[in-house]
Amino acid sequence: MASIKDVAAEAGVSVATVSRVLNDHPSVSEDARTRVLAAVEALGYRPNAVARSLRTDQTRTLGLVISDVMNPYFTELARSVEEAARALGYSVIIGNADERPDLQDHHVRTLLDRRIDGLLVSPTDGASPLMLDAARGGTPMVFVDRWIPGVDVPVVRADGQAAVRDLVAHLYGLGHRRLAIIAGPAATTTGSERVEAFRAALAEYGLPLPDAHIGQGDFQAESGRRVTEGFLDLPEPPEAVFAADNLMALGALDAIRARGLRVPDDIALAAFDDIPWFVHTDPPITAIAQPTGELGRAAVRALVDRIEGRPPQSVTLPARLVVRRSCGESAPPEQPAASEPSPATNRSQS
Amino acid sequence: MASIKDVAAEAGVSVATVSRVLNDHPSVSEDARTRVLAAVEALGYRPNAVARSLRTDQTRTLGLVISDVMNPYFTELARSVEEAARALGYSVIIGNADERPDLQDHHVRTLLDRRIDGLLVSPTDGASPLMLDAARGGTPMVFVDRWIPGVDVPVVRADGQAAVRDLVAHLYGLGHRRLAIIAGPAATTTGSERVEAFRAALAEYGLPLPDAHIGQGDFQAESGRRVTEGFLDLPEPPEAVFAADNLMALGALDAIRARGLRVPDDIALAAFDDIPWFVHTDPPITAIAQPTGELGRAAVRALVDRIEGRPPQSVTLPARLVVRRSCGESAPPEQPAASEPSPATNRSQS
DNA sequence: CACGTCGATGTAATCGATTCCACGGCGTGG
DNA sequence: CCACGCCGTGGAATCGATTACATCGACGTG
Repeated sequence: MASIKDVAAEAGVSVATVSRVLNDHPSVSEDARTRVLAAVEALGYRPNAVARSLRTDQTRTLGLVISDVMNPYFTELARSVEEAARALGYSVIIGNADERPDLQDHHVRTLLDRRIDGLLVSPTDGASPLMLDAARGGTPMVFVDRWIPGVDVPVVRADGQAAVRDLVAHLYGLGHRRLAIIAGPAATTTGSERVEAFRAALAEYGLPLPDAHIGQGDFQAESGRRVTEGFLDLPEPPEAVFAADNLMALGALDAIRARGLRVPDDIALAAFDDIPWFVHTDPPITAIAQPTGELGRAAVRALVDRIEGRPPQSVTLPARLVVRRSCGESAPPEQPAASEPSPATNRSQS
Repeated sequence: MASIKDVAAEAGVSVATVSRVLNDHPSVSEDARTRVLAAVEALGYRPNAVARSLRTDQTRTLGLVISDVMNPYFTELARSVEEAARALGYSVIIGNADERPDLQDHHVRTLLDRRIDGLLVSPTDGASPLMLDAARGGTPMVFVDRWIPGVDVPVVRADGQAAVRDLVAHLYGLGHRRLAIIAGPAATTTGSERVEAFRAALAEYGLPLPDAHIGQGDFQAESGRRVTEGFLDLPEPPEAVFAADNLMALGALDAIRARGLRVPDDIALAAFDDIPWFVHTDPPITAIAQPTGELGRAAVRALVDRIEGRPPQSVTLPARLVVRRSCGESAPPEQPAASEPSPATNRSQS
C-alpha cells in the first residue's frame, strides 16, 4: 500500500508538503497542491490512520460498551450513537458485554489499548477496578442508560419514574390490584431504579408489593420465563406482571402461554423498553418507551464535549407510557390517552 | 499514560528487554523478567496497540460491514462473528450500511484506513469501485450472507433452495394456490436468489408466478407494507405471501391487519429468516431459518484462514423450514413434519 | 589456553504519519 | 540599497512499539 513517501516521490516534493496538503495547511503553493493531489489520485493513496493516530495521539474513535447487542433497545441505542458520532467525524467500536462483567472488562481493556478518544458505557454490573481506573485515569467517559453510583462521570439516561406511575395508574384503572415485577439485576441502576419506581407508585395507590411479587431476573428472556413460572405457582398469582425490560417480557409471555393462560384475560403484562416488535405480539404489549435515539445523540454530544475540552452535561430524558392491549381493554377512554407515539421532544438537563 | 520507556526505566533495563518480556521471547533472564513484570504492574502499563500495529503491520482486527444492524438476523450474525473472532484473538469493528451503498463505502473506506487485517462484507448493493479495489487490492476479504458475483472472494452463506421448496409444499398442502412474494432488491444476491428459488418451486407444482405477484421490496418493513397493500388491492389477491426477509414480513403483517384481515384465515404469511420474535407474533410466523451462528463462525474461520496464509474455503450451509401457524393449521401431519427446530449440523463445503 | 558458541542485553533502525525549525528567495519599507 | 519579514519548502525529530544487529561475558572443548 502506497505511503506518504511514495506520494512525495511521485509529486516531486517532500513528505512534509504532502502532509500539509492533506491537512490543508495554508502555506502550500497552488502548484505543489495540484501536483500532490494528482499523485494521491494516481497512487490511490489513503493516509494510514494507525500512523496518524500514533503521532497525533488521537484516533477519532469512540468506544461503546453495551450490555447486550441482541436486546433491541441496545441495538437501537448503538445505531443512534454511531450515527451521531459519524456526523461529528468519529467512528464507533462496539463492545458487547452480554451482561457478563468479565466480558465487559475485556472490551473496556481492548478499547483502552486501542487508545480510543472516549468511552461510552452502559455498565453491566457494579464497578470493576478496571472501570474505576478508566474513569479516573483520564479517558473521557460517559455513562449511558445505566451508571455506577459514586463515580464522577456524566450520565445520559431516561427517567422512567413518571411513566411507571402512569403504568400503575393504568393497571389500577383496569381493576388490577395484585401487581408483580420481574426485576433486573440489583447491581445495575436500571435494575434497582425500576423496582423502586414501581414500589413507590404502588404505595401511592395503597397497594402492597410483597417480596413474593418481586422476581429476580437478569434482563434475559429465560429469566423472565423462570420468574413468571414462580409467580404462576403462587397460591394467589399476581393479576399483572411488569417486566423490567423487553426480553424478560418475552420470557414472561412464553411462560404464560405454556400454562395455557391468556394475556390480558388471565393475566396482564407490561414491559420497560418499547420496541417495534411489541406492536406485533399477541396481544400487542403495553410498554414504557425510552427516547432511545435522543439518548444516543445526547450521549455522543456529552462525550465529544469532554473530549474536546468543553464541559460535558449529564442529561435525563423522560420515558413515556405507550398503552396497548396487554393489560386489558381500556374502557372507552375518558380522556385522550397517549395511545399514539407522539415523539417525545421534551428534554430536561441537569 | 505510561510507555514502554517508562517501564524500561523503572525496571532498569532497555526497551528491547521490556518488549521481549511482553512478547515472551525466550532469551530473557528470569531476573530481568520479574523486574519488568513488577514495573509493568507498578505503572499499570498497557502496550499501545496503535504503535504496535504500526510496527508489525497488523491490527488483529476484523471489519464487518452489514446491511442493517436493526435487522435481528444481522444482529445475531454480528454477535456470532464477534464471538468467533474473539476466540481467535481478534477484535471486530462493525459498520452498519443501513442498506445504503454510500454508507457501505464509507465504512469500507474507514476500515481500510484503519488497516484492519481482514474484511467481512454482506454487500448492500452491486459492486462499488471501492469494493472491487479492496477485493483485488490485497485486503483479505470474505463475503457473508450476500455476495457480489464475479468477484474472486470466498463466500459463506446459507442455501435456502430446499427450504423454499419445503415451504411451497407446505403452502400447497394447505390448499393455497395463488402465491406471491415480496422480493428484496434485485441487486443483492439474496434478493434475487430467493425469488428464483420461489419461482422454481412453484414451477414444480405447476403454479404460475405472475408479475403482479412479485412485489419489489428493499428488505425494510415499510416496503413490506407497501407491497402487501398492492397485493391486497389486486382484483384477485394472493392467498399466501412470502416475504424475503423478516422485516418485510412485519410490514406485511401491518398491512394485513390494517385492512382488518386475519392471518392465516384470510391470507397466509411466511418469511425468510427466522428470529426469536416470530414465536410471539399473532399468529406465530412460519419462517425459513438460517444457521446464523454457524455462518458467523464459518465466515471468521475462512477470513482468518486467508489472513494467516491458509487457503480459505467457501461454505454453504442449508437453511430449513420452521412451520408455525401463519400459513394455516396443518391438518394432522401425514408425515413427521419438521416442526421442531432440530439443530442443523449438516454442512456442505465447496 | 585460546577460540568458538550461546545466551542475555543494549543500540539503533524502522513503521507512516505530523510538525518544529531552518533556510532561501522575494517583496517592501525605511 | 539594505534589512526585515513572510512564504513555501525540506530536513529531521517524534510518537511507541518491534527487531536486526552488535556486544559482552561465560562456558565448553580441542
